[in-house]
Formats: sequence, structure tokens, C-alpha cells
Amino acid sequence: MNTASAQDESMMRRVLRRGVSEIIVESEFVERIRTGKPLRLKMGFDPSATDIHLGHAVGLRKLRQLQDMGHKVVLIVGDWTAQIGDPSGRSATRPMLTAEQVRENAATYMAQFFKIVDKDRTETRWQSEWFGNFSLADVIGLTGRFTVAQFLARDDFANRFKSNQPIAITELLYPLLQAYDSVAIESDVEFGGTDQMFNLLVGRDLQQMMGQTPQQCFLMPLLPGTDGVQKMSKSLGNYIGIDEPPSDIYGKTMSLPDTMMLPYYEYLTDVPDDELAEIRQAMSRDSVNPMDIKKRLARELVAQFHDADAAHAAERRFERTVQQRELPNDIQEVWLRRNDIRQAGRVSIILQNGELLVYVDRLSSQLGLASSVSEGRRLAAQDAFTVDGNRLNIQEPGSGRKLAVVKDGSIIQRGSRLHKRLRLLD
RNA sequence: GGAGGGAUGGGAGAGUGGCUAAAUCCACCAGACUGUAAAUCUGGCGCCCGACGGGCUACGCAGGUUCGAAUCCUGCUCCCUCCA
Repeated sequence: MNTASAQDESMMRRVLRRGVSEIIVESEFVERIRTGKPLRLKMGFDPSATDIHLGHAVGLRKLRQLQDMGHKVVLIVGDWTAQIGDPSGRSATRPMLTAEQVRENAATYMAQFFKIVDKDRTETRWQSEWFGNFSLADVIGLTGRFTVAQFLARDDFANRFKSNQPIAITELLYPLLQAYDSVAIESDVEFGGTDQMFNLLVGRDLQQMMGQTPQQCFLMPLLPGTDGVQKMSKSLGNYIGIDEPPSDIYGKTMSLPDTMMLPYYEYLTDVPDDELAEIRQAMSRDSVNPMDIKKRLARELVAQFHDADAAHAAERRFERTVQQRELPNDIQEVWLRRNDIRQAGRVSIILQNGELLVYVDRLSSQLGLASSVSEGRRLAAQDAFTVDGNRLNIQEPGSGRKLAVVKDGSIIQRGSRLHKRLRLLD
């Protein structure tokens, strides 16, 4: 019995501490867990932004843990709130989505969602089930329960109000709709990032007003993105998507600042606490190369969203291409017609063996290594390109444009990690 | 309903008639350095061209004044503030 309860204790610790910023109210939550009754775990999403990244994974992993303890996830498709847009985003009003877009986005989201969350222990509900029949009377009844002052308590609203930024009326509706979801599905626990605190608390209040037991709120820390500073988000481009190819997940993880490693370990892996403590110590003593710690993290993450084989393959690829600066073996081929290249200019003449002398700026743009010829020219001027491993040392007299001799199968590289293989069509 | 202020490149933010493809900062890209990353230094950061040059498009939208407009004028759209 000692062992059993000890196990129980460590399990609880893991659920309550790892990757959790705050639980409101923790004591109530523990109490409800202890009754042994399956809880309804609410998790909502707006089918507007579709890609799930590691920032979301923190919460989804938590859901999974609780599912494994026998509880049930209720996934809410926010087909109404999606029209409003969550205030934590900047854009005031979002364009209306068509029913079809919503369905598509939702499908994409769920495909990723169930990579982490157990589908068999999940019930999926659409907001339109209850909001579809909402009347103006219902809306007035709902809004009548709250005051502007209460809503201005929310950080985001308060800040924007203070700094004279617009706040759309519909944005005030957002927390209300989300709160009503909790009533509609009678949720026991709701999950969200710390920036969701206000919304989750409104749900708690509303449930109580409507005679339900108020939900517990699980607030997850906001995961910093790959820049190590701002929270991970798609719009900032600092995210690692769980649907990305192994080499991308691996590479992006390796590009994290060293200081981010421990939070990532803590929030996104099952590496035990005592092992994390060892890592922390080793790092502070400088007795370990941080790169090795980070490599392990990258492996863990790839394995989680793909599998162990993919993780090792991604690691080998990283070691070859980034550390040893060798070529990856999966270089994308781009087929171009000889004629299209030859047209690059007077100077592009045909040499023997089908080799071509070409302008690198234009070629890089055609290969997709530069977004425009102009950018290609700038990059070339800065020695960003190599062709078959050689720096470019031919320049057009006068203009100074870089030239290169290429042939079918030539590999053009930009920087340290972008490669394309040129294939020629006659 | 009235009065006033504002809209500039991915973001912030200068710029009140030619010196402005638009200061500066951040982000981003490349080079150097390197143990991944960071830091640092250097350069770049509108498009097109037979390119030391030439052309085109650009400062909310549409017109206008002028040899010349991000800058002046008119109308419009949107945002903010104050009064009612």
C-alpha cells in the first residue's frame, strides 16, 4: 500500500506541477480527482488558425495525462468564436469564414490534435449545437450578467483601452461565448494558456450563476518560441509545428537558445524530474556540452511526433549538414528548361558537356533559393551561394554580377542549410 | 450631432515640396567567428532589365496643384480623443 500511494503521489505531482502554471482552485481539483469520478475536461479551439505547434502541445499533453487516468476530453469546435477572434490576437475582426472553410480547418486541426490526445476518450462538440439556436433574448440574458468594468479587468482589454487601441464590441462577447460553452457541456475542468485566465474564470462564474459546479481552471505556461523571447505563435514565425517533417522539428529545436532547453524538457517531454535536476546541475558545472543535451531534446521531440527511427535519421542529417557542412541526401530537385536558363543573358553561352554559364542571381530565383532576382543578386554579392561546393569567383565585367558554370545535377547552396539540385530539361 | 488628432516598408517609428526606395530601432537574411545556440563584428533588407547604368512601382483610397508630392489642396474610408 505504501508503494501504491507513493506511485499515486508522484503521479499527482506530475499532473499538478509539470507544465502547469496555475490551477484554480488546486485544492478543489485534487478533491474532485480523489472522488475517482471521471471528469469532463474542456478544451476549445477556433477553426481559424489550423496548425498545432509545441506551444499548444504543452496543454494537449496535459489532457493526455489526465485521459490516461480515466478522464474524458470534450473538444469544442469554436465555429462561432472563430468569427470574432480571440482578443489576445491583434487583428480586431476576422473575416467571416464559410461553413466549408470551418469544416476543413477543423478537420486539419483534429488530425493534429489526435496525435497527442486519445481520440477514444474524446467527445467532440460544435458550438453551433447551442449557439445555432441562440436568440437575441439569450444574448441579452448572457450579456446582462456582466459589466464593462469586469471585462476591463482583463489585462489585454485594459492595456488596449489605456493605450487608445480599438476594442470591438464583439471581442467583449468572446469570453462570454467561451464561458457559455462550459455551461453547455457541463465541464469540470478547462484548459488554456495563462493568457486565457480571464476567459476561463468567466466560465467558472457563469457556471455558478447558472447553478452548476464551477469548473477548475488549468493554466499552462506560455512556451517561448524558437527565438527564446516571444511566446510561440504562428504569426511570429517562431514556432515548431507538430506536423512538420522530422528534420525541421529537429533543426528548429537545435536552433533554440540554450536557456530554453530546460523549460522545453519540462513542458514537453516525460524525462523524469530527477533526471532534469541532474541535467541542470551538469550544465551549471559546465561538465556537459549543452549541444548534447539539446540533441537529446530534439530527439525526444521528433520521436514524440514521429517515431524513434525518424529521430535518429533527423539527427544524422543534422550532424552531416549543419555540423559537418556536408550535403543532405534528400536535396530537392528543380527542373528547368535549358532554354529558360540560356535566356538569362548574352553572356550565358553553352560550354562543352552541356555546361552552362549563367547569372547566379536569376538562377537562384528560378530555383526558389531567392525570392526575387534582386534578392539573388544581393545574396550573390555577399557570397551566400556555392555551386557544387565552390564559391563563385566569376564576375561579369562592369556589372559585377556573379556567374557560375552549372550542369545537370549541379547543387546550388544558399547559406548553410538551403540546397537545390538543378536538373536540366532540353 | 460637434470639435480636434491620426493612418509611412514585417513591427515600432522619423520625415512638412526636390538632397527620399524613405532616418533609427527590432525582426529577418548573408558573411566572419564557432561545440548546437547565443553573443560579437561586417554587409544586406522594393521589383525588373543585355546592369559601374537604366526603368518601374511605393508612404490608407481616389482625384488635383506643381517642372517636381510621403510632404500642399479636395473628396472618401478607417482609427483615436474630447464635448454633447
